[in-house]
Amino acid sequence: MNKKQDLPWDNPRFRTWIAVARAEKAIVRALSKSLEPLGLKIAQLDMLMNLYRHPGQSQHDLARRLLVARSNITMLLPQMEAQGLVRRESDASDKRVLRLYLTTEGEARLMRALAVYTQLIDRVMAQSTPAQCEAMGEQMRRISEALTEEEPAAPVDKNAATRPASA
Amino acid sequence: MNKKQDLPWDNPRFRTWIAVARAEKAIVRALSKSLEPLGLKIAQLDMLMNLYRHPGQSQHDLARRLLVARSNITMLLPQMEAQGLVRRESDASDKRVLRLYLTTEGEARLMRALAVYTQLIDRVMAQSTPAQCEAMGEQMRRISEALTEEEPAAPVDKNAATRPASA
DNA sequence: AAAAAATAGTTCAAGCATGAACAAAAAACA
DNA sequence: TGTTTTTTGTTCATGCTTGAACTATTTTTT
Repeated sequence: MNKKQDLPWDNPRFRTWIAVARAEKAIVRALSKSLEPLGLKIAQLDMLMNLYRHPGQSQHDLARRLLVARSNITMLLPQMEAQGLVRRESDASDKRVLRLYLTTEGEARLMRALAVYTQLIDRVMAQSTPAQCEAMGEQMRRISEALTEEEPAAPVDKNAATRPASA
Repeated sequence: MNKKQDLPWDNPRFRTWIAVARAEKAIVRALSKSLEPLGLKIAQLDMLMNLYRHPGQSQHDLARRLLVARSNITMLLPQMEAQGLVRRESDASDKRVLRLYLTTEGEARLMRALAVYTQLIDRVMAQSTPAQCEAMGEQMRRISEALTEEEPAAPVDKNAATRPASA
């Protein structure tokens, strides 16, 4: 059914994807290590970044933006609160939601982490010219769009509202 | 210390990285879903692919190639054996190592999975021209190289041989 | 207004990945 | 040869992430 020639290892597009996956993994690995001295995990940094840009977010919103399960937020937040990075305030007009805010300490920690983060990414992306880099970003954004546009259509659309959108 | 202008969201290279990370996550998500009907997880497919290309590998080699911990292989293998996809043979000349082989069923399953995999990647990469795609692959490979070249140098080099190389 | 459906957050059990500590075997070394 | 060091694979405890089931609240429907 499948000839040798059909094997993905000879497929340029496939090889590109493998390269993307490997590079992503390497960057995540490096970032993890760089963040360690700051006492932050990547997931935590993602939360801080999101809260910085969207203060007062509900946990549900945050989960959707981070593409993680709602329960994940619930499990992670206590650590962040214990570290004094994040503050939870219950919404007066809707007693179900908890609104999330960075503390001063949280913002300070975020800034330190971002310095590390940016430095790593700058170094990594310096492997390409600015134009190449920009082109790559464009392609990646098109890929994300292509994948998220079709997803809401396919399923039987039962509990479609519950499933977190992939974007 | 950090002016607004220094924030990474305005940094083109940083934005490119964010796009890469998001696209990678979206692809992994889509691939997971596509593989579900075949009864395979991505980690398992990775193993099958590696065993196809390097039959008779030791668990240690496989772990290094997949960039995962040795214990991970130990934990995952029993499932694969139970599914009849992989066979373990103890090496006669070195009683420590177990050599891994795909079974006929494992190879058949792999081929079916690869068809799904390739189809997804082809569709996703069709967002770029072949030339763009090739360029992206090149950049990603450079990034991986840049990150793995420096790693073995930095650490105090204690247990340096134990730590799995990032490539 | 009462009933039904949807939504926000939590809890819990499960799967997966990891590093540390370990046993057996092999290799290096004296 | 006998001792020490490496290497292979395993076990175990830990942490992250998830989906399902649950509670409380809000919105929609009738």
